[in-house]
Amino acid sequence: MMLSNSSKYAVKAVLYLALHSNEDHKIMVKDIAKPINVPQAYIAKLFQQLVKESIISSTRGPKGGFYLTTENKNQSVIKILNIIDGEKRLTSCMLSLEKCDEDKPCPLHAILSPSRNKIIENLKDKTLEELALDVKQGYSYLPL
Amino acid sequence: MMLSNSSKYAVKAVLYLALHSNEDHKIMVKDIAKPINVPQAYIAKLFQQLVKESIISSTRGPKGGFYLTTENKNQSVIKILNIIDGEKRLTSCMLSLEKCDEDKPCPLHAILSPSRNKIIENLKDKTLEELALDVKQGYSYLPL
DNA sequence: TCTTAAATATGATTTTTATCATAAAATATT
DNA sequence: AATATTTTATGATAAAAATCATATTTAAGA
Repeated sequence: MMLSNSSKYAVKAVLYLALHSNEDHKIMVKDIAKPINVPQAYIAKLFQQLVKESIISSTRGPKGGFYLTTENKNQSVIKILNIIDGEKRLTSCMLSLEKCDEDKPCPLHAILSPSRNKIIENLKDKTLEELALDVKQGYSYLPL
Repeated sequence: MMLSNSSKYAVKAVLYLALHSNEDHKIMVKDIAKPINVPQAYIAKLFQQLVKESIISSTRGPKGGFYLTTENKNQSVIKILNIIDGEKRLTSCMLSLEKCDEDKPCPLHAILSPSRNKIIENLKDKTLEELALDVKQGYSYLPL
């Protein structure tokens, strides 16, 4: 799909934090791995990048773990994708032509571009908070 | 993106055939490689799969090469993608959740699914002929 | 201040995807 | 029939992505 494995994992793991953590209740990476079905060491590595970019928060040592602040929760999902996959993954030409834009579109541009732009727009608009709320309210589902 | 490198190459190469070949004018793989900027041996391998699935046609020996029959040209682009990437690449859950459908959607389903379905629909509807015509008429562009 | 429990940093390994190479089979031309 | 030219089949190599492992740093609590 248009998301790498890594960014899928990252989204799942961050949403898990959005649902189950806060400043007073941090979660260790080993306790996330099983419920979302992603290798523990893999999550650990992804989380490091996300902490560095201030998408998620962490404290180390005993009683430490990962969590989301209110500020964290108000960020757009697309940030996760851009950090893990790079911005180009979502925006580059579908045939990988160097020059492909409205002026000089590739043969698939007209077919795919409007829908893809819509996807990007939707991803930009949606915050982690909102996605988590959907799950809480039973409009969508996380595990497995 | 949602297309692998391989299927991008395949689409480019097949469109090149659609534009420049017919039963009476076959094209050798070595003459396709340069103009579309794809390694020759790579095209050769992709074309083998496409011949086997009757997306494109070929004859070997002197004066041989690859070409598209009228029948070939009336096929949908999506066939290329499905053969090279497998059907799941376009249709599977964006978070790779096993169970993700309208009944039990993943958190990204509502945001992404409609646009993606539109993309799939558009790809199904579009024939190679039609795409080639766009290029011929200057509505879209192929090389590089 | 010592011990323990967590993240962090780094890098090694495995798997997948992309790329390259070559010998065999088929066909047109002489 | 022989030769040259092209696809076909197969597999080898290289690069990238995914996964695993481990030593270091930080913070809490005794």
